[in-house]
Amino acid sequence: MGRAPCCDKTAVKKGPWSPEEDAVLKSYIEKHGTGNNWISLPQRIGIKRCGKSCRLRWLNYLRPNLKHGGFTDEEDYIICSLYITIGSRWSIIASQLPGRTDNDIKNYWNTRLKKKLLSKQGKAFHQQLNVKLEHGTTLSSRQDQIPICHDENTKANQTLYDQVLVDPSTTSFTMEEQSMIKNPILESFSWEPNTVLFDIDHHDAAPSSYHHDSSPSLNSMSSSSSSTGINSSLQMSNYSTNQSEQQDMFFMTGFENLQAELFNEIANNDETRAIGLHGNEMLYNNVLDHDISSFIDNYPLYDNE
DNA sequence: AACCGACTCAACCGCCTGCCT
DNA sequence: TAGGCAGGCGGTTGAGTCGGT
Repeated sequence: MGRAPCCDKTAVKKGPWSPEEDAVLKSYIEKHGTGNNWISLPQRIGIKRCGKSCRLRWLNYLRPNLKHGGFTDEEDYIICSLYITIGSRWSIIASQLPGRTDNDIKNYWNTRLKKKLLSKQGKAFHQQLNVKLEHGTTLSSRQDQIPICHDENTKANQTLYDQVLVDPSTTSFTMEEQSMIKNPILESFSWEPNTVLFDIDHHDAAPSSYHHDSSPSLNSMSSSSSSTGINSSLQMSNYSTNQSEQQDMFFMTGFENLQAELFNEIANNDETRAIGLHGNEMLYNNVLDHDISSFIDNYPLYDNE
């Protein structure tokens, strides 16, 4: 049995808002505020809408100083960079883009930005698959190999950034495949190796991507913020002051997020299936998961203490 | 001009979290 | 401390629009 609905679904209007409804809601909130109770607000103002629907309409469309469409290159960069760092935390990403809503950013990412990036990566990946076919190998032929470089001497001299490109003899991805995933990230987002991204206030010592139950939040960009709410060379704070570790986290989380998306796309692509993956997307995704989880297990960057 | 598939984005759904009693 | 409730959030849907044939 599910939870009780927040309102009587049969008694409320659904679908697009009329200009009259917009006017009533906007006028009331501008004069009286929400009264800290969205659920009762529709009754107070006399419209047949669910309170949640009112809240969404206000936040995503009616409230002042909202921008719609026309994302700038700088906003693209911020969205992509934040997505790589923290994933689909749209409300946090939106908090760094004044005038943008989480819904807008989510739509923009899902319909445009992601495609732009994935098409870039996909092209490179297809090229590589063709090369592999010419040489008589396929990706799936290496499915049982254990990833991760185990050479302790090598490991000691590498940052995680380098380790993301691990020894092909011990990983299920070739160096070229790994580069093709990582490099477009750098090209697409104008990443400069010495640039440190984002002011993230972590409640614990570890990046959230390694411990999914933690809940980092972005600072409000107070002292170091530019007018857009984000600085081009922001400092990562609290859990680490070591720049190579910061880069490590950036690449590991970005690598994880985008690898997962890329390979899902590729695994579901008929053309790719036809030339090498034999429709075995589950197998391929399992290899990917194994790569990443083994990698994280073998190279913990931060102590939980 | 009509059809159709792709794309966009506003809106909804349902789960999770935190506050209040 | 537990339960109920509202707010907040991310994922998903579907109507409207656009562009190609």
